[in-house]
Amino acid sequence: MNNPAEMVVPRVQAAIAQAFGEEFRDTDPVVRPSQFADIQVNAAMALAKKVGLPPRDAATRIVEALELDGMCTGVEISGPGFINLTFDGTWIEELLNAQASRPQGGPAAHAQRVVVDYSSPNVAKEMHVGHLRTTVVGDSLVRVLEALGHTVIRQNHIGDWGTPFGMLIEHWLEIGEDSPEAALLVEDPSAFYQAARAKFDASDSGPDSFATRARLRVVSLQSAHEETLEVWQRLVDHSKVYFNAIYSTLGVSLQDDHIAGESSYDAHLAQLCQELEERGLARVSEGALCTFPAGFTGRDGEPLPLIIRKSDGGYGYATTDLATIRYRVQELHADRILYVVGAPQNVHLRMVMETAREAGWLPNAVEATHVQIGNVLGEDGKILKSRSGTPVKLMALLDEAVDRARAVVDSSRPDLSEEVRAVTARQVGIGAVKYADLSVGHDTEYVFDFDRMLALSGNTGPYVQYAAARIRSIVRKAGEAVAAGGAVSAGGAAGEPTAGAGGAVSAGGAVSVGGAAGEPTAAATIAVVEPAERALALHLLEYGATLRKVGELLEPHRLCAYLFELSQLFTSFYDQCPVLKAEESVCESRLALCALVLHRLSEGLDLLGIETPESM
RNA sequence: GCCCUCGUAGCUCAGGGGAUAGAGCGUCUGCCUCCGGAGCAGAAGGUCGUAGGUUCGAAUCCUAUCGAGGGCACCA
Repeated sequence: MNNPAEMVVPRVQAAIAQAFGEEFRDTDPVVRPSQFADIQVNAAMALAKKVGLPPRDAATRIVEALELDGMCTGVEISGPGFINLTFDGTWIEELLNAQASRPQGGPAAHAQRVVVDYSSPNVAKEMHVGHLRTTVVGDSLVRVLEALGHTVIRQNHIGDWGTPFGMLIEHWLEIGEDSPEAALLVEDPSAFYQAARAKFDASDSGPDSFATRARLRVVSLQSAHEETLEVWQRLVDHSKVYFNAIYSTLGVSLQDDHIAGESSYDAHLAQLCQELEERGLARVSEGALCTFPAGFTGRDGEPLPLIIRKSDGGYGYATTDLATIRYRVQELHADRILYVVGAPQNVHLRMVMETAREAGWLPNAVEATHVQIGNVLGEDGKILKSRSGTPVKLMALLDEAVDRARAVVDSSRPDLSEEVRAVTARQVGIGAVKYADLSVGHDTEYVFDFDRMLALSGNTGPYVQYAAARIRSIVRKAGEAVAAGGAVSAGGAAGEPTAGAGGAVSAGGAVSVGGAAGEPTAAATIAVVEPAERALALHLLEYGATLRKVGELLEPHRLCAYLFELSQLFTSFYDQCPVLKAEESVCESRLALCALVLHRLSEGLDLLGIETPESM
């Protein structure tokens, strides 16, 4: 813990206790960021009434009792009773250098087992931009939680079961598994689905008709007919090729063994329903078996049913979702379960969770949260659906992002090789798309907009990547100076963190920068002198607290905001403070500061699932 | 009808009890003999949907109201 604000808190609490009595020790000291100082303490106003003093006098009493030995140089009371604190520069330097010498950032008090359900595409359906968001947000949350020291279990709840599979399987068999039409399953899954659908809709209901065969196939599938299961499995496996192509392009950490699709719960559904019914939690209503979880009412103020077994005996997603909770608690031993799922499913999921609570499958000690992903809307302001909405193919979107980035790279960096430009364009293009989804609140709705997603300036991925690339350039040059026999003792690209390493950052972080020859050199001490250096230092010290907040509130956009600000502060510093051209000791200090910023940018981007280009 | 989100600068969005509400885009003005201009410095632009209430203090909490989107019985 080297966050200045957090370190001040107990001091203020102690001062309050000393000034007004022990009974006030637990009072919130209301330590906040300030535009007038480094930090402000607002406790005096709230305490004034309780202790019978004017706010300013209360503030004076707190200040008199305040022991800040070495932490602050300035303590002043202003306005109605704000206590403004200015941190001591030497103290900031010490904290920063302590962080620099072990830049891993300080994770996790109590580690949890966190199950994160995200992405969840459907077999034989195009992933749409809504899936892009849950995939990208979920993957970032997973990375952040891991970096905080939690054990994360990824669950990709793919839609691989249900009545459509009768028609899909029949279609697949009819066209031949190796046919061009079957290849659509990978290249254009929705086209495959629609072809099967069209065939189904056009079919008569004769005994040998497609529709009839499809229906029989459903029965065969659900009764676990061996041959049908084999075909079904091949179809699902084929579809995974499409998912994996998207994940791979996107740089998402989901793998095949994270898949726990709807089908994997099928065998437990009957027993689950039976149990709920026997325990009086479910009853038949209008032919369907339903639970009526507390707190939900429908159109006429009547209890809202959660259908767990349809009147035809089939099971819907409510039943499957109940099964996931039970499995995740009982088998996966989750302390916390996150459903990174579209916002429209909020009521459904809350009903499922409430039912699970009533059934005792979800103990109070286990937190279940729906991380609501805001709708992506079409230009008409209506929800963008894969069925009726604009058919935006995800892969085409990603390709376009890379193409646009490529055009910029080509024009601005003709000096780079073809290969490097291709890699950079991919990193920048994909990074732009992901950052666009991550930088706004995950529950915010927005209208789908190419330009917004692919923007390269402003609060965007490329801006942050650019800041990092510039630092790498400096570090490279410093390394060259060493190689050329120069006096610069810090620098060199050897110790740089590599993006995409996933999770915790490797120990060989950027700060212990080695010389160009690779021999480890002691990192220089960072001196915090100029205002731009000070601003950068203070922001760097906020990193750990920011990360913890992201993990707690499940809001990756806070990490984006942090990195954007860090990039801004860096470019400002870069503009005002020469690094390589500075006098030797200053140069070493600033190089070390640069290295620390690079480490944070790179690590932060990695936690967003975004790569850091070598140059751009 | 009930429930969930959400109304903040021209646009896209942050901020979720503390002083003069912040960014980015766009607009306007400067800055490449200087480590990378995908950049930097600055300007203009907002009675935080409306009305009450709680509070020393409200964009933030509560109530009402207007407006937008979503959900509400067998598709997931």
